[in-house]
Amino acid sequence: MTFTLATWNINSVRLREGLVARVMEEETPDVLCLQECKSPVEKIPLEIFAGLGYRHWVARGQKGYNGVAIFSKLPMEEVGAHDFARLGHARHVAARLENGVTIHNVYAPAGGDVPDREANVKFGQKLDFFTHMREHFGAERPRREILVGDLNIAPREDDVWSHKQLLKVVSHTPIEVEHFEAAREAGGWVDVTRADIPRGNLYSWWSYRAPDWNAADKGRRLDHIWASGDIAAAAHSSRILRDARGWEKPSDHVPVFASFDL
DNA sequence: ATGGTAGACTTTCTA
Repeated sequence: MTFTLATWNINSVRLREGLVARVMEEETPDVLCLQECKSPVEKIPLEIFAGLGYRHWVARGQKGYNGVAIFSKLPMEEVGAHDFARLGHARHVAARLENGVTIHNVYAPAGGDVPDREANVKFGQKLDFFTHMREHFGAERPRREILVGDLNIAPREDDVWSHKQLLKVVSHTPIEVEHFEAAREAGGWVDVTRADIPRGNLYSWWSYRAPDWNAADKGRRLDHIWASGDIAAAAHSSRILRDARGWEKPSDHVPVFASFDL
C-alpha cells in the first residue's frame, strides 16, 4: 500500500481548525501530525476531523502550550509517549498503523533566544532533549518507524536563508546541529525530505515578525520527516506546502509531506 | 543594538 503523511506545527489547533480541515480536504494525507496544538486533548475539535474521515487519533495535550496530535484515516493504535528531556511537557506521542509502521510525532523545545546553556536554561533543555532522543533511539535501532515533527533546528546551510547570518541564532548553531545529527545517526534515521530533494533551499517556517515573508523569504527548515533505514527507500513524493503560509490567519509553519510504499 | 508578530491567558510567558 501507499500512504501519505504530513507534519505541521499548527500554533493552536482550536484557532486554526478551519486550516486543518482545509489541508485534510484539499491535500488528503492519510496521516496528519500536528504540533503546538496549545490545547488540552478534551478541547481539540475531534468531531470535525472525524467528519472529514480522520476517525483515528492519538494526542498529548496541556493547557496553553505545546501539545501533539496524530489524525489518521487509517486504523492505528497508540504505542506510548516519551518525555525526552523530562520537562513534563506534551512533546511526543507515537502510534502504529496496521502495516506495522510506527509514527513518532515530536515537538522539540525552541530553546529560547540565547544559545548558551549557562545563560539560558531553555537552550540546555533543548540540547538535552536531543541527547535523550539519541539515547532512546540508539538503544534499540528503529525498524519500520517514521519520526516527524517540528524539531526546531535547521541543520543544513541550504535549510536557512543565510547560513552565515544564522550561525549564532538559535535553531542553526553548530552545537544544535551536532546534537540533531547525533540523534538522527544514533537511530539510523534518514532525512526523507533531503533524500528526496537533495539540492536547493528548503524552508518550512517564516517568522511572523518579518514584514512580507514571501518577498523577503527569510525562512528556515525546522519541520522534518525521518524514516528508519530499513524503510527509507520506500519514501517518495516529498513536498512542502509553501502556499499555506499565505493563507488567512496562518501558522508560521507550513505542512511537510512524504509518501511511503509499504 | 533592537524590535518586530502571534497565541493563550495573564497582567506575562512562549515562540
